[in-house]
Amino acid sequence: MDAIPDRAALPRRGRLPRPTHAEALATRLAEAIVGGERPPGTALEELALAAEFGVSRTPVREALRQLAAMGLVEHRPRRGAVVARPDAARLHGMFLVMAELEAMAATLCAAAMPPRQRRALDLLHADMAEMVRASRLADYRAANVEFHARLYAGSGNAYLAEIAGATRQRLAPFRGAQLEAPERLQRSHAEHQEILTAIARGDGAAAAAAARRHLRLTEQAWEQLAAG
Amino acid sequence: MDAIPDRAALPRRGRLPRPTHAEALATRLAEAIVGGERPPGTALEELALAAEFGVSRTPVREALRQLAAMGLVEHRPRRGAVVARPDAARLHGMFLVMAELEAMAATLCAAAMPPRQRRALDLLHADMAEMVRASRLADYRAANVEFHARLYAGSGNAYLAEIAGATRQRLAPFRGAQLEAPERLQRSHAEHQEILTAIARGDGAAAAAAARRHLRLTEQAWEQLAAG
DNA sequence: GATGATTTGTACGTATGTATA
DNA sequence: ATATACATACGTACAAATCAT
Repeated sequence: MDAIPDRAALPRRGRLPRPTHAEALATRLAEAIVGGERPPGTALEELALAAEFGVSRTPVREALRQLAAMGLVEHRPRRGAVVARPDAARLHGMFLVMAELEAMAATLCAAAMPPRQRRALDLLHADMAEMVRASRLADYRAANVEFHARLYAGSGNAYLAEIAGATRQRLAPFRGAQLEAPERLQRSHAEHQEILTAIARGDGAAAAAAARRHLRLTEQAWEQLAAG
Repeated sequence: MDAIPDRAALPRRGRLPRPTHAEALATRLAEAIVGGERPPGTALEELALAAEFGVSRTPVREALRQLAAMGLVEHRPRRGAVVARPDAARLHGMFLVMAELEAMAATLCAAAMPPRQRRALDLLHADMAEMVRASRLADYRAANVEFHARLYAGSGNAYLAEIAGATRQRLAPFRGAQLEAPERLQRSHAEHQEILTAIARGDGAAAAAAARRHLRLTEQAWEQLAAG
């Protein structure tokens, strides 16, 4: 019962409702899956998870169902849950959809991104240049998530931001090592630059094209890494 | 050909897993929400649902969590679940995303829809003409779901089909009466025709444009109905 | 293919948090 | 504001299905 740190002990400012065990678990498991700690195909056994997190099976089951609905986990009735492992065709389809969603976000950003958000994005991009120079891979990876999240948010379309983020999350277990490919860090940053430049010009079509190119190259980098 | 025996009576051959109570409930509740039987804002109380469906609260809770992850339901910790009620801005965003997803599917269909599937879609479209003529609204509504599902499937991108279908489902409670607007049935069918014609020509850009137009007009019809 | 062990599915009791008078 | 009623969250017990032998 105390394996999950009790947030009630912290000064609860505002009206943030304390998450339930099920929600905390869903979050932690999602992070573990996205972070590659529980790779695709890993079995998620209720009793083992319950013991690991110091809770009963009930919240574990609810967390697993939530993750299954999110697509991070596959749940076969009476046969348990495993970390989702989409086949190559499905992965490719996910990359294509991701590219379209980012293209849409980039288009909307070019048309009407709030100046404040645009400046914040530019600033983040500048910080990332420094990370590239210093080869701070872990930092870049984290900043990259932020970069794309802000791009989605800049579209002004909350639903787009939500499903683009969800799709990105579902791809994360497979994109994990992609930035380790040689020169990939620099190229990723240059691709971001192209997107931002097009947005700054207000050129929606160019921004969309740059976003699609970025995703295509990301997928290629991953494929080459997976193949080699 | 023999009559197809009732699936429930068949010995469980192959692996058609019998759905659990939680899954059956999630499906039935989703249908009730999508069908407008439980309109947005309706409270979903565990005990009441358990009594209504003759099960305990456990599967009800799991179904609600699944629906919450799917976005059909909003779940506030310790405060229960209600049928999701997105505000106007979010709804508009959902329509825009839906339009892009359909445009993407239409583009892919124009490029490489399997002939067999294309013929089936054309046939369905012809059937729908008959429904329009006879003003068979309920039939058209059902066929319309099928029409769009086949369009997504024709893209050859299973992930696209999945999230497009999910988005359509989430919009359904708000699109419910839209086909009742005067002349809407004929126009809807004509818009479908434009999409199919472009696909038949292999003109992806035109198919995408037609799909976007269709969604835009759908949203407008709904807005006018909601306003009036 | 049968049998025991393991694991999932369901029911229910109780504690705790939320809403309301 | 305090108390009361009520709904949710979680643990536990049992039933049923799957799997390993």
